[in-house]
Amino acid sequence: MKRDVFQAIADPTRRAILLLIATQALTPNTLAEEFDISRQAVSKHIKILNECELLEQQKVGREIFYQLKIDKMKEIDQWLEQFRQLWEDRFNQLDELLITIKNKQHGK
Amino acid sequence: MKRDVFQAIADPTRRAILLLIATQALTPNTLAEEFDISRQAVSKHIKILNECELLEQQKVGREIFYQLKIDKMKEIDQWLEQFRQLWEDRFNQLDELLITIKNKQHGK
DNA sequence: AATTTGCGAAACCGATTGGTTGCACTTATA
DNA sequence: TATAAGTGCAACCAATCGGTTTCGCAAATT
Repeated sequence: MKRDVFQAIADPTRRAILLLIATQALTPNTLAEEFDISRQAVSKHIKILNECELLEQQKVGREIFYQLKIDKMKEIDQWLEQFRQLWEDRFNQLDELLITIKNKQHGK
Repeated sequence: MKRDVFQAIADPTRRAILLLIATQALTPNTLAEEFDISRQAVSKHIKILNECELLEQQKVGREIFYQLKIDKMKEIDQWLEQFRQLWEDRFNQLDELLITIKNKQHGK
């Protein structure tokens, strides 16, 4: 099945998983303890994240440690880039407005 | 129905709509011309985007112009912020490595 | 006044989602 | 060697998704 990273982060459980494995590698069992769903349900989420190339895995004995592979997350950032100019522009406009109204310096 | 911005951007058609209305206000009919789906299908997407507070609307006669309200998009950016440090760290590590290996400047 | 246009809402539909349970396979442990 | 532990996969299920068609209503046009 063809999925993309936007679909991957659409589910709140998957977003939570991504946060948990961002800085440490965890096994499905360990992850499942963090949620109110079965170990198999977590495995299905892992499978989806894996298909989106968001995971690195390392097998140690019968355990499999999953960790976030950060690269694909940049795709979200790149997509946002198209809009970032908009809110920065708006911020700059506000900034100029403030400068115009009060013509003295302030902390920010 | 309770939806969030991550669900809003999960669908490719909705992402395309968001881009189209980022810099100009458009009507559902105009938007529908851009896609191979019915005007009503576009309206359903608009409804979802509206529930996520991603839209501003202005009624002109019998037409309704929709435009992107940028604020909620920042939520995605804020969520990404949690991970941004990770790939910046990795970039910095790579940067230092390059500096260590070759101690002269190069074009990139 | 009658008709056309633009829109949202509702009913319907097949496909997908996110969960479950059960099972099979591999690896450790008794 | 038998048993337990860790995992992935498949079958199943109710709910949701993304599309359609039909309809009703308000605003413009004839």
